[in-house]
Amino acid sequence: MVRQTARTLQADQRRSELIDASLRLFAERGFRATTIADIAAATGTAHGLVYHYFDSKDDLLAAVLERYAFLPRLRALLAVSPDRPAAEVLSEIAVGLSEVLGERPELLRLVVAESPTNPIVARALARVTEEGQAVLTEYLRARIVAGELRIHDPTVPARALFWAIIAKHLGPADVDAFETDLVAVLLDGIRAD
Amino acid sequence: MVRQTARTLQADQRRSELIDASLRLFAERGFRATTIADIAAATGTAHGLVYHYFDSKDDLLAAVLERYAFLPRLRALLAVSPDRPAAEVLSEIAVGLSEVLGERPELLRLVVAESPTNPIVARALARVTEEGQAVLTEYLRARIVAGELRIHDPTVPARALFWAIIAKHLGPADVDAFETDLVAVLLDGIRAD
DNA sequence: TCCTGTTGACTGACCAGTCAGTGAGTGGAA
DNA sequence: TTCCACTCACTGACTGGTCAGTCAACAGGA
Repeated sequence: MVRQTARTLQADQRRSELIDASLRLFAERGFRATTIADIAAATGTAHGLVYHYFDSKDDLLAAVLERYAFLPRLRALLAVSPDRPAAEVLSEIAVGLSEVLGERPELLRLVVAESPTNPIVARALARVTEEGQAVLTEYLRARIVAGELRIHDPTVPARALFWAIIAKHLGPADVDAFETDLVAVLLDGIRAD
Repeated sequence: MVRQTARTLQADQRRSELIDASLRLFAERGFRATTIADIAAATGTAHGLVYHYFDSKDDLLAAVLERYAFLPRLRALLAVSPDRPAAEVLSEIAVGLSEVLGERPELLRLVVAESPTNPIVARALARVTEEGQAVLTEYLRARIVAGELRIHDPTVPARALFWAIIAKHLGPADVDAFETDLVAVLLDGIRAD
């Protein structure tokens, strides 16, 4: 641990300010439409300073993604025992995923918008969706073996769960109790009797 | 109808070529990262010509959206009688929606990528998802009244159906029979017995 | 001859990234 | 504690390059 002085403290804070402002502006206007001058103005600094902290605009984007990565929180969320009942676990995962995404909807919007054209962002998004759906699929498979769930292709409800919740947070915030209703529909369907 | 001559025919075709090349490049590289010179090069013309057919780059984007609008096809797809059984209708809608989106995945990717930062695109996307989900929700409500479906919030399966299928076409093409499996899950759930 | 599709040089604005310079904070020497 | 050499966060003018949009001129069909 390097010794902290007033100067290093302020430097750390400045770095954070730049990352925060970048996330906000990138999500609002898009990566390419945001200029380094915009970011500097938003933090009340000269635009040359950005290059004191980051090598390039791309490097700044990478720092934003690293700082607010969804993946670690997603992993914690999905570390569930395959012995616990699906009714309980699916609700937990749906509500938890929704909370994680809801905390930083700007980041989700940025990632979805940039991923078709930016390989770095695309890989970050792919890691989240692929790992998330894979772990959830494995869990569902275990519950089929345990006899709680009928025999079916578990990738289907896994994809539906993930994307329905992602879609919820892409739009304007609304819809209460969506996650538990969604889990109920996936478990028991909508057909009468 | 204006009389067609060799010249007007060629002009119509040129306009189409420009729109097609724009869709491809916008989806590949993003709207802002695509230059008018790129589009001209892709059609083998001088970049000044683009401004003979379109007022601006934004106007060109609007023309792309108008040409390949999903909405009319979506409306045809959702014009179903509320008396027909859900098992049949949901499959039809799921498969049909997937076909419509699958015919032009570039457009879907373009629209999703640009909608957070471009109001014109955002409105186009919102019209599709909102109208689609609203009509589907209405239909499901009718089937609840008819006693085929149990009492539930029909916006939930409507959202899940729409976004699971949209998500399928955002990624690389794979997954067979996903639509019918998805409808089966939504109708009967995944719980055993 | 008129009209119109087409060309490509040109303009002005914008922008990522550079760099020489400034001044406040730091820490070691006396 | 005082002094001062040094570090480094910070500034803003500048550069090289890019790009949307303009326009005068051309060519060939109607």
